[in-house]
Amino acid sequence: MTLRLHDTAARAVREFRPVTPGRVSAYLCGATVQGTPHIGHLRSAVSFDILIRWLEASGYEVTYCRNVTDIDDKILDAAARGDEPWWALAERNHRAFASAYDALACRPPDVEPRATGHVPQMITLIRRLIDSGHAYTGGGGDVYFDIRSAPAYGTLSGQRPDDMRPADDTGASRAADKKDPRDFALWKGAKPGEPAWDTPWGRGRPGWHLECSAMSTYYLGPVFDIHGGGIDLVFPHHENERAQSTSAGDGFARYWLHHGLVDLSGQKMSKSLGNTLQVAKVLTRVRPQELRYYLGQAHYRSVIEYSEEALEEAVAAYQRIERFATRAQRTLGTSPVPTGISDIPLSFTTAMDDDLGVPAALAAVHATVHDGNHALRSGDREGLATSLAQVRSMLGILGLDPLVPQWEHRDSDDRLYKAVDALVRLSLKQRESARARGDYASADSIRDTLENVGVVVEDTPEGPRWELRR
RNA sequence: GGCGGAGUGGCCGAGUGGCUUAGGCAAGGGCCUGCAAAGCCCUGUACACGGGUUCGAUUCCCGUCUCCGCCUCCA
Repeated sequence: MTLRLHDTAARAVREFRPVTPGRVSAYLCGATVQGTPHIGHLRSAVSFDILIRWLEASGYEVTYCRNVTDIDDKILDAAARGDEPWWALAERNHRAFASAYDALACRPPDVEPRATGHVPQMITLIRRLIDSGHAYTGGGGDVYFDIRSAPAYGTLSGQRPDDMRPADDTGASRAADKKDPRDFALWKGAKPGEPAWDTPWGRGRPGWHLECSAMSTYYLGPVFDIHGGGIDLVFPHHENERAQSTSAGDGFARYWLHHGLVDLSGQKMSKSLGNTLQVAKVLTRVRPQELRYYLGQAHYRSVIEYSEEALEEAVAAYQRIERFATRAQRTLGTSPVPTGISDIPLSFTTAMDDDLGVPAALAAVHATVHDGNHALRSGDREGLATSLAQVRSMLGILGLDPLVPQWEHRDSDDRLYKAVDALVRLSLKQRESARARGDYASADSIRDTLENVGVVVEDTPEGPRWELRR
């Protein structure tokens, strides 16, 4: 059984065969750090994180590169509006992205290159394109890519250049020196007051598409395995990247993976539409692992129409799994070490190998939780240990193992928690006495009092337990 | 105008030419519990609409409607 992935260029699911057996090189278009992250950005990171984790679990050695676009028009605009240096704004937002990625346990990329740190590589690439007749200099220090020099232009996105809607010439002065209105800028000549780097063609700054070509091939080589991003990047961004790199003679990406977007009120979430839901805001209501479950549960290529109700359902579903894991661990007195891919249910691996079928994989998780609950009920410790190990292994691949330190209750070892724990235990002791003498009115009153302050009491064969209501 | 994707039971969300009524959430009944909670058992028979192909279509084909993405910065 082998991994199959949907390749946008082929418009089909293809068997995955890396360039180098046993190794995978993957590039994901990361954020343009013009603002703070919304949950759509995190879907991108989570989708790709699941891919990376699955590749690693399958035995591949993965080199994962995710870029940061830290210079572009929007960043300059935002910085100007806020009267802040562009680089300070970019840095601040980059940190917000990094902490959001970390919060959702996304495996850090092996390298996270920034556009501003790779100007020499970009200059080299532009040089190759000019020398080979694929690029030309315009006025004002701009360098353009000549799309008519690339016969395959449009084949990634399925666009025929001649069918494209005529460009509205909003940036008339710049477009004027293009050979073809569909040509795009590799390099943008600096306007007064803008940051600029020296090049043989004058001072200027990188074009967006060029960055990714230069950085991906610099770190992953002229041919690499997987290039990913949101479906909205297929055209023009990825089409342009591909045109640049292949025209320069690089083989470039062999599989193009694109994930679906997160919609809010019927439209894709985006800063320009003003309908974003900030990660920071969502994380005040649900825990990061719950948000991760929500964003990861649907197939990566489907659209997620955000709703409070759907988010709540994801929370409930995740907590069901989580309750099993914590209960099982408690009963066993130890937590079995996740066993890895070797004894994961076949239905899970089959699902994941089929273009990352997380929904079906989660069905396998739930089935195992179900088995585990039966084992718990019947006192089958061996079966319980097996189920728990399997659940943890599967969820580990999805980045959702509830027993991993990443998700541990932050206050579980602080003094306040210990004090509350002691007080609640005292109350529960009184409640047990009341129950023992048949005074259920008093017992229930104690439970109600605790519940009113958010402490949920649950009687188990091992005695009463409490936890904070979420 | 061109390209691509989607419309599944109360909700989310998979999938398939004829037994998967995937899975989860919610709901109802039951078991368990002093009562709860958790867990377990059971129940609900859906595939936008209209044609067609077929012994048989939610799954294939054609048409219609609706929605989303891209053709401009965007995960």
